[in-house]
Amino acid sequence: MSDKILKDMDDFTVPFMCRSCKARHGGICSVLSPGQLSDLRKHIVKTEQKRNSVLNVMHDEQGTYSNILSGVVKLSKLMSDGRQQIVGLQFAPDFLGRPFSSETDILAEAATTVHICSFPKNVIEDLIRRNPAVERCLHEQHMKELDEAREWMLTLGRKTALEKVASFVLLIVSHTDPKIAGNKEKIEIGLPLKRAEIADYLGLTIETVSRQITNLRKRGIISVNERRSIVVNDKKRLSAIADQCE
Amino acid sequence: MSDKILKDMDDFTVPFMCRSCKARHGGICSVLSPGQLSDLRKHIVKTEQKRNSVLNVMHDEQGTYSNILSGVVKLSKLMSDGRQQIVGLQFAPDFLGRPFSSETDILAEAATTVHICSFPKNVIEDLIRRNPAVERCLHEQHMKELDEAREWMLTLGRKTALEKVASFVLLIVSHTDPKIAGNKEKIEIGLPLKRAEIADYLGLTIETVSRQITNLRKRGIISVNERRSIVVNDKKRLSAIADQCE
DNA sequence: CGACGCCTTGATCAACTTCAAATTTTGTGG
DNA sequence: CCACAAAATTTGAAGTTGATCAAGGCGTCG
Repeated sequence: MSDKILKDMDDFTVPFMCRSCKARHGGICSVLSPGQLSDLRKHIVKTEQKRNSVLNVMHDEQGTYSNILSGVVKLSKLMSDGRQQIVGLQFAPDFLGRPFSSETDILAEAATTVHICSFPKNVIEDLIRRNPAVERCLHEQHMKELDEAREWMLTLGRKTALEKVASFVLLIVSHTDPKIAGNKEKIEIGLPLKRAEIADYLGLTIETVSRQITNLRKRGIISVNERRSIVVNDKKRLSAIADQCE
Repeated sequence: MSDKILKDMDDFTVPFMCRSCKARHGGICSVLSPGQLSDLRKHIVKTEQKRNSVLNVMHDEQGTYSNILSGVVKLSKLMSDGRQQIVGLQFAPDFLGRPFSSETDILAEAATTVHICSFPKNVIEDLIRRNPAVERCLHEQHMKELDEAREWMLTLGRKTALEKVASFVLLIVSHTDPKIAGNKEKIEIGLPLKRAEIADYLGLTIETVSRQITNLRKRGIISVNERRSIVVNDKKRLSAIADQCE
């Protein structure tokens, strides 16, 4: 896969700004020809979204679709009395939006600073009509999201508070760049969510999340540097707690 | 939509067995030309699956994909210690299987007697290659499943036992044929799952499910005929309990 | 410095689970 | 069709987990 980057680097028909872009790996841009990429390039707007900004994506009628270039986006659902559930986290190079489909009642917010690359809806929709591989790519992303949602249903429905927190830490580990994390037993990670958000992801309260993090710390399985940065000391034991699975 | 059935009924190029088939509405067969349908027809095998039979779908390498024609299929995930979570229910005309994608660790079982119409994998995959509308159709089904999974994450993570049971009953109501159910306040429904399965769908125990059903009954919101057949007396109140949503 | 946001910790409480047993339903063979 | 065994459901009592309520610590920013 870094093949493509290497190839792009020497290919002057690939727009400069796309050559080392994460969306060119696994994102929809990975299935485009250099020509299609050049066409698309004319319409893109790159922006930085601050933490907590709502990514209109899921709402406005004529707006844009986007690729996530960096940062973490949280998807959440709300009940009328204020109860909230985070139903998914998205990372680069995920695509935001649903071409041809009506939007759902899900709120998409930047959980961290997020960089996105946005395109007018009709441009993407035309592209999909002309290149079925784009639809295949989006379809695959959605199947992955479906698998993740169902995995999380198991976590929400059947795991204990400790197992939930362990599962969350492992989820973040799995999205930490392996070039940084390696296959080491000891891995330092930054938590993209604050305690209240972790609670909303795990179906717990802030207090319970805090207690279970303390619990993992006292067992020596993790260490807490700053509150948003932890070190996994023993990934095996963490996995054993999280995945009584399969 | 019953337009299509009416049209099919007079169209002698549409295979007889397909003319009033549920898969011809919203299922993948709805996007096929009569010619494609005739081609496909040569390869199909219709079978009846008994309750609890595992629909190989999610496992075997060279097997088949299928349309659900009737009945309810449950998708579940298992932990090594036996804890279980049902992560989805599927109804006609849902498609079972994931063309081109590796299968997941999800178990698909007949929750009731299920009738399916199966095709060799390569036949479907060829069809998809020739007709992009089929992929679009599957993609839409998967997005619907994703929405349902996320809706259920809210139920699992944030609702009380009573709200969960109310949500489940409403889910079944929503899949009850409106020709039978109508828009009446009073609706009789058959529960496709036994208590233990409802519990595994809601992340509860059998006992809690039973108690909350009793609770709803004592409030007069539902009546229980036989254990697997209940009458919703007051859909509005039931919805009020279930959906503090949105 | 003081206020605020965020996190942690402790004490109490409620919801749901677990354990136990009674009751009803279903399936099977005579 | 009945008798009986097995399975499913309901109900009750006690126990646990995680929620709620309350207070305090830590770090940041004006």
